[in-house]
Amino acid sequence: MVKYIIIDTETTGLNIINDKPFLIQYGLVDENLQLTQTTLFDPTTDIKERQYFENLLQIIPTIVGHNIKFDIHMLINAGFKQSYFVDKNYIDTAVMARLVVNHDEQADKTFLVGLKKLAVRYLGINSADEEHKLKVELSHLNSVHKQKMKDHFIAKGLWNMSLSRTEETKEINQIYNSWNKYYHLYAHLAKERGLFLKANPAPTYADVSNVRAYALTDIKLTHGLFKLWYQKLVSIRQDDTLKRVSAAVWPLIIMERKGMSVDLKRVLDDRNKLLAELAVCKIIDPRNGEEIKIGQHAKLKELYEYESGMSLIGADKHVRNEIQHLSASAKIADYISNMNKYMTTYITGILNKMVPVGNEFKVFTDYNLAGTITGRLSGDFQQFPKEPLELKTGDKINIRSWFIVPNNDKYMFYFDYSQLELRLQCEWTNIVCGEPDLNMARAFSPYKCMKIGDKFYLEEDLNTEWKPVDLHGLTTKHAFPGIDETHPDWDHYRKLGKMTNFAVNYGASAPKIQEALKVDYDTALALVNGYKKAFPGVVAFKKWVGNRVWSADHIPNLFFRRYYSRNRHQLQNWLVQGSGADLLLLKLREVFNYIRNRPHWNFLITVHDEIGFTCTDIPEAQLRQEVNEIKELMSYSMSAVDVLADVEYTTTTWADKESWK
DNA sequence: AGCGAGCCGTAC
DNA sequence: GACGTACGGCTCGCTG
Repeated sequence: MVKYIIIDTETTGLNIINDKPFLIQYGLVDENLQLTQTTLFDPTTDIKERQYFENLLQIIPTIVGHNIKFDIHMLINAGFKQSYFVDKNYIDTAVMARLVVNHDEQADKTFLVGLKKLAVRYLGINSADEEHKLKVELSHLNSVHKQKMKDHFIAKGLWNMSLSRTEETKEINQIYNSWNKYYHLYAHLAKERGLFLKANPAPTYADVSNVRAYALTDIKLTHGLFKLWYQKLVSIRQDDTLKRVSAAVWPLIIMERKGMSVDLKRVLDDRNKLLAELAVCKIIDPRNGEEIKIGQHAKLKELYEYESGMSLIGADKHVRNEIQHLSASAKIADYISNMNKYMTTYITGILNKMVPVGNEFKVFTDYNLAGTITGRLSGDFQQFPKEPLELKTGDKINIRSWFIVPNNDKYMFYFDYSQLELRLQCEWTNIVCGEPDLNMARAFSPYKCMKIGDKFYLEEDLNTEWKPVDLHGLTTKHAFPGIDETHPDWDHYRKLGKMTNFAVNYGASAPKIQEALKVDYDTALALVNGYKKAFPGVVAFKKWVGNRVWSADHIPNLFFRRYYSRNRHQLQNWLVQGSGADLLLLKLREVFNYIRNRPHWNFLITVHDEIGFTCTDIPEAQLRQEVNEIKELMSYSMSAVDVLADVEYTTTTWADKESWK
């Protein structure tokens, strides 16, 4: 009897919306986890096979795959109905790896969750040769295509025939491989390049002759991992976590397919501003007049050392900041570095990803369900700068302003958990000590307070009214006795306390505090001790983790995802961060179940502690009610403090979001 | 030319 | 062991 279907696809590329599968492979697996059948077919031509597969999709409840979300996108792009996938069970073998493999082994940099890598490591199967052959052939097809493009320009009389061989190679590479970065240099080729690509699409794996010969290998590898790990996963009781991840698969797929709408004009305007400024800002070595590029760190370090007369540890922004007054190059490099980052990572990056959809331009990401040890989602939308970049011309480049409300929507909403990890840390102190850390708890709620009228008073001192504890101020006061809010430099001291709180929560000790805060060792030590006095519960938690790693082979997080590790230092963070990750996964499904019958709401984005939505223009009373209901759904009660979402919204751009009242 | 390590800068 | 988790771009050196 067929219990599972393993699915894999070969596609024209990696874009989850634009690309399509030219081969679909599947394997059928029975209740004993035996692979009973493997099949591959072309969904556009093998109609009988396609119908058979479509029938299987409807009757088999569990889909297995390696990075299964991607293959579901491809099935949708091939025309299979979305309704087949909404309530399926998903077993992703990459996620299984994260749940089953010892976590100290995973922390090793050589551990990767790619199918081929896992197959080598855990199945002893090396299919590198097969993959290599495919890559070589595609690479060859691309070279031919590139040459053909150059020939096209030559035929049209647009190519500069006096270039040296080196210059020629550089130019055609820029035009062919990095067009979005360099197109401003080749305006005369833009039209013909577009026409050429339309008539001669770039080759894809669909054009590689021997794909079919190797296509079933991945099904066998995926089955191998599934069979190897499934019983173990159940026996170590990670199956509930697998189900939690599985339930988030469909919500993430529809979020990914919504994409983010881009204001292309604004992106291009900002690109022009940056180009103009970059053209007049150069780092020139005064000794020889040669230009050094911002990425040439070794050369820059040497130049900074020459100019400052100091021995430096690197060439990053901290180093530059130290020597700005001594090195003119460091000062200009600071400015260029910012602009370069925006230009390469964000502008070129977004142009590379952008696809026209109707009369909009959109970018799509895919969230990686197996990208982290802790269980966090990862993805490339997690790092858009919050603060605008100010140019010397007075212009401001604000990346979040490029992302606008989609055409048919009216709002973008952002439900953001407030101080998520601190609240989870507080819950851990309660689990470990039997009661929460008093100061932490009272930062978020009137814990152990008595309500008199509509005010709260501390149980141990009914004359003192409760107000939320200032966590950063508390560390500061313990570190610097005698200094409080009345001190003229309070803001400065509190900043040190705040930085210490974050660093110590991540596991920092005095030497790193000293380095990061640029204070002397005694001050760093005082700050760390200030933290310890302020939050004795957290100190107890760290100690508990240290004991537990030797008294048991694993520690479960607040949602019972287990970490098999003896690394106290990393675990203290994994237990907090991973609990946040699991809460988010859980809530993604709960909120999906709420909006699935309210199609005016759509998922837009998620970044570790927030979920973004779009909403169409619905009556205000209904909107207010539903926002409250989503907020309520997202909240999570714990013993002493709750996790709550703040709500922000915009009707224009991401950069302009404001509090929802 | 392709690839990987190392550096840098951004997010939570 | 000693500041956690990520991603993307660039340069440089190695390889064939």
